[in-house]
Amino acid sequence: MTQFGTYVNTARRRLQEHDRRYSLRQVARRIGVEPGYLSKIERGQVAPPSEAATVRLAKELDQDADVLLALGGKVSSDLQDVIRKRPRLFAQLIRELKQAPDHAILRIVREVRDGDW
Amino acid sequence: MTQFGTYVNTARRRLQEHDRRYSLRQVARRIGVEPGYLSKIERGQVAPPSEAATVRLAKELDQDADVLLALGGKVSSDLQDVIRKRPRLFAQLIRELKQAPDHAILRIVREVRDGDW
DNA sequence: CGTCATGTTTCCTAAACACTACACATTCCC
DNA sequence: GGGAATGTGTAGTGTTTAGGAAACATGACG
Repeated sequence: MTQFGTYVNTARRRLQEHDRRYSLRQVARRIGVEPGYLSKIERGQVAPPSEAATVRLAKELDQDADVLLALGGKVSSDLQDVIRKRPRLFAQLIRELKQAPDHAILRIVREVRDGDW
Repeated sequence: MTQFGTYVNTARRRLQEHDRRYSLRQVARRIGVEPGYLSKIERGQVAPPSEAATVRLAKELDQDADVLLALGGKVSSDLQDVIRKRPRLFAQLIRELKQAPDHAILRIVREVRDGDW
């Protein structure tokens, strides 16, 4: 349930070992939340923070924002925007890809990036 | 701003012309909300309803749920679930497809459906 | 030893979300 | 013309979200 907190705590402590600027308090200050709040987040005492705070936290801890958002039960709003602009199309695509293996999706990504349409 | 309300009102009134079971009150009753609430929704006096209510409304009015959700500023939670399970992969894919033309996405949908991986 | 920084605990809250309750005026229609 | 049904207006409610404030206990260390 609190994958999020553990993940953040682990990532932060890993950085803290080599650099004491990664104390809970200092990280909290840099991402703009109260230490008490970050403490509760790390121990899963409260729900994961807002999208904005999650993204700042991910950057601070050098983690992938989409992954951290996912752990927080969220999907980046810029992705949602893309879907909301063409809902039928993207809904169909995503549902189709639900069971596709990773490599198939990666292949598509590459195809699209190499612009072969 | 209130695309949603207009869309619902239009769809409902179109049905109501031929079938008086599609009065605001009866539709409200069938989808399980108060008439006053649906009235305000249709006139954009309140924000679009929850995901669940939106889906019931779409079904009732024979509309595409993903489209109606999009008008309400939402993305179906089952799509979000798919993304949240493989955030990196889907984030990459969707951002890549952001600017792709419709036909290119449709082609991918077809390719995937015809299971050629 | 003192003080500085660290992590934690308790209590509180402002705003947003998702509605309900119910009275009211109007229109349908038999 | 009178009851039933329709749409609307006003007010208020419970819940969730996303935190802040401040005090507390613990340890580091110069």
